[in-house]
Amino acid sequence: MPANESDHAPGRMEPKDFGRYLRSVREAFGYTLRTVEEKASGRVKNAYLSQIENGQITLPSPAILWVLAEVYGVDYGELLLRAGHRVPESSVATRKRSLAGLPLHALADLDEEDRRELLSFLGYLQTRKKGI
Amino acid sequence: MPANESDHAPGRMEPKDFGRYLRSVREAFGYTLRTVEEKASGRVKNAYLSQIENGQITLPSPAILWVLAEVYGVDYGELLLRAGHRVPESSVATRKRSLAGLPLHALADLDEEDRRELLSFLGYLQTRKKGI
DNA sequence: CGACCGTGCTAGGTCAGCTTAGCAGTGCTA
DNA sequence: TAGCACTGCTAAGCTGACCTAGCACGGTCG
Repeated sequence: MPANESDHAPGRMEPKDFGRYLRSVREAFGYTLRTVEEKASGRVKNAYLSQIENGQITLPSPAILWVLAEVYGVDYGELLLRAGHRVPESSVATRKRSLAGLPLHALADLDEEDRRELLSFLGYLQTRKKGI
Repeated sequence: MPANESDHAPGRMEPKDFGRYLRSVREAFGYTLRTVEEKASGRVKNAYLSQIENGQITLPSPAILWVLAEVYGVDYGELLLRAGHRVPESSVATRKRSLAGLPLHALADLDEEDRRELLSFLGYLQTRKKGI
């Protein structure tokens, strides 16, 4: 059951900020819009991702965020939160101890340059997140 | 990040079953459709709740489920799961230890008759849930 | 230059969640 | 019986997520 105010999307971003965030992630990986579409096996269209990144979509569905979390290797609950969805309380508590949902496992699959970019983006993340 | 198959909405019901489930909860509390609408301060319309309960809505949004969780005093993540939404992994793990998301705290606010109805519904829940 | 690509992006349409308005049935009271 | 109140429900429309198709721009290579 909804318990207290801390359940209320504490890490929520405005659609524009969430779009910028997503764009940063994508560029950190050096992916193009169509690359993402391809890696997602078409479950996310490049045109739609463009709209999200430009803040034209106020609240993308959990289904879409799930796919993006998979492609980028970031925490799904983290994405839900940042996009503005309500997230189960227990999940929030757990995520607080999880390095802000950074794409840890994905680090292993990157070459050196990508890794550097990713780490610099890590800094961006850390300054951005406030209440998470 | 999406980890494994166990993340994939393990407790998902078909829309019809989810509707039956929601109707059972509502009737256990002795609420009418309009009662729920009122208790939700209009955030859920009685007509729409009717559609959900009759399985005409394939996937109600997290926002709506949040309100229903609040009104019925059931676990929000549990509702997400049963409705068919993806739920963050950590949340799933936690909920497994939570008595299937029963409205525990709400029990205190009920009179004796309501409590009996609720408990009989508890039995219904236990037989229904399979993999949660 | 000119023909290709690959990039991000937008216009337009489809679809489903959600709302508004209102109907049919039931029961109660005068 | 008439009339009112309350129940669940449905028809029709709105809105926004999401898709398809295709445009505009910036390389690159002949």
